[in-house]
Amino acid sequence: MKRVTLEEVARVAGVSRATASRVVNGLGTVDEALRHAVQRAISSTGYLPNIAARSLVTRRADAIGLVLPDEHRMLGDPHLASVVSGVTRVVRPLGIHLVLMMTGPGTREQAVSDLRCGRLDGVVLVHTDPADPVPGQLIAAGLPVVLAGRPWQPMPITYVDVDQAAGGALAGERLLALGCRRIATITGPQDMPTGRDRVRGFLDVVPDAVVVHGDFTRESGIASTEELLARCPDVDGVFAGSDLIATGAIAVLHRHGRTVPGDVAVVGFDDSSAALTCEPELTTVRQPIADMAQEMARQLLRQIANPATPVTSVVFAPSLVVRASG
Amino acid sequence: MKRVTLEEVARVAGVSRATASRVVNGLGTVDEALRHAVQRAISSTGYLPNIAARSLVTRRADAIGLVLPDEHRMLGDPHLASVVSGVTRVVRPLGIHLVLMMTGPGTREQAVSDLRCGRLDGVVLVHTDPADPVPGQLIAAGLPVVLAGRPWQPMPITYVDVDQAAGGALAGERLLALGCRRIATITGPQDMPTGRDRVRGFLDVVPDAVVVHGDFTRESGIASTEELLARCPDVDGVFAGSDLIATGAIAVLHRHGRTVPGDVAVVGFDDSSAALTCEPELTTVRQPIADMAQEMARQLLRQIANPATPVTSVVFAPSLVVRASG
DNA sequence: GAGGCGTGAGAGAGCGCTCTCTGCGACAGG
DNA sequence: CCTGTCGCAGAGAGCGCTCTCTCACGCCTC
Repeated sequence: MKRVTLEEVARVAGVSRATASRVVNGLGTVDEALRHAVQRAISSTGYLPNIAARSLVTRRADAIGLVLPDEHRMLGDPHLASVVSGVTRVVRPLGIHLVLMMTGPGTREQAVSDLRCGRLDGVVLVHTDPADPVPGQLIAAGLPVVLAGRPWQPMPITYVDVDQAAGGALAGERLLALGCRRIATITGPQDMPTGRDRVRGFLDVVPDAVVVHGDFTRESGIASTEELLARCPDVDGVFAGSDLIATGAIAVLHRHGRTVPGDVAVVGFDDSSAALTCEPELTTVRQPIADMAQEMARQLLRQIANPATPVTSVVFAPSLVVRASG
Repeated sequence: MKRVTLEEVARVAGVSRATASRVVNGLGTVDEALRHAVQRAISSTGYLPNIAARSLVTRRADAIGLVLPDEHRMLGDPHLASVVSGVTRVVRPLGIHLVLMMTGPGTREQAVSDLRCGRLDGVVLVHTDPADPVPGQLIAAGLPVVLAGRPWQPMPITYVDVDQAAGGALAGERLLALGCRRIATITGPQDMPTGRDRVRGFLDVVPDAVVVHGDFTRESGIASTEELLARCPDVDGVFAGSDLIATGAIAVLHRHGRTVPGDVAVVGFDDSSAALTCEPELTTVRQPIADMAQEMARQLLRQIANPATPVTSVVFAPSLVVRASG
């Protein structure tokens, strides 16, 4: 198992290392006969270019990072897999590696180091909160970065998101179309843009809705629905800020003898796997996650290729998936 | 944004590059005063070692791959996240990168190239099937590799798995303990060791159980349960080969007017997120995925550190999580 | 005081690759 | 016939780092 170097390929082919390199990278002009000689030498020796050596001179790592928070509610997030798969689809054919970085508190800065020491060419950042210093550092250092989701505060950074407010509106319109008269919403956390925007869009359409604040979890859906039924027993339509909330809500509604969608229509958000395992299956707002992920990858590659690329934001339209629950 | 090299650190500290390198890597003996001078120089210049240059000479990439099949049923697999997070936990504190490789058909060999050209130090392989040439190639080349799950055919390769048969037995014992008289199982695919072993362990405990073959999906759970109810309407206990099967089974049981666990007790396998969003919540067999993932990482690191490490297999014990469904 | 030895720093040789620069031969234009 | 140009291959200078090898210096022993 000896290592084959370009030097050796050149020797076998009877050319110089420079010419062998030209053939490997397909640039420059090389005589057809020599090109073939080199190609034969490559396959006969089983040559593979040493990435470290190449990277040392090209100053490209041919690797990008995907930075995720290692939070429990993130684990098993069905979106995660779609993001990974979407980014992979763009990046892999180019021979670029995707480095997964699940960061606990404190280890997040690692991404910045990896970028600065040339180990990574750029990063996709998921779910940054206002306290996260990483985006700021990256911007300051002029390093390629794309955010998944609109930043919490306005900042000059490229991001890709879905129009959360439009999604909320979609849900509201659905409940109205179903003829619901007493409509409520259980929201996501109001300190997150995602949580806020969904309600905002929803309230634009159903201004007199009852609002109960929660977070995106199933537990929160359970607690908030108990509260909702106490405050407003005649509710006949619920917009849940997430599918998980919706599953919790439906469990509580059943426990209280309400049928879904008979007595109460329920619309979720995310079109996660929970939407399908739920009884009844969830009507929900879908985000085109895979498309968004591909767009993130493309935006990042653009920045890497040309660091002077202006900051952009791409916003995708959500869609309503009608199933049994509402 | 100029790059700081070790050369520059050495110049600022007034020492040679060699000494600066010793301080950075913490090896060799360096005078205390010089050590401090170098450390000051490092922080004042903001020095970060160039990984490519280091990797070129150390012949270590400080990166490992996690190879997953890019199949739809794999997307959103709740285990995936636990595997990633477990591996990350071991590997990250050592500064080792985790490269996610979702491979479509044909692109799987990429992992072998990445390993051979020094881009990756080792790989964790998930869900290889008998037709997969990669494990064989890796073994032949003597490259560090760990399999997640027992290989389909016996081969000299290190793997980490859970005792699937013991898990099946756990489920069988539970149904017996509940007093079920007419017990059935809906299996996973019988061409996968995972699918086979679970039934085998189950049948050791409940030899007269009715067996319906399916795969691990919810759809399969739905179809198989319809079949089961037709063949055996008095069934009062079901062991589902996966949680997804179980959710499908429960949906069908409800549709047919059976209560769970009143009329029919249901036990799943995996303790996935579906087990919690299900109504009623699923009694299920848990695999200690995060622990297993950590073990995989450790095994892999051992092989990387010492390629002569003998092939090992580590088998974890499953446990029963009792909830509402059975 | 000479020789042996241990400690710690510097010199410098690569690691394998890319890429510029040089050089050489062929051909066109003056 | 000489010069300019162009096409294409080779020489070689790094990229930034690690690590061996050499060497200087101070201490101990005889």
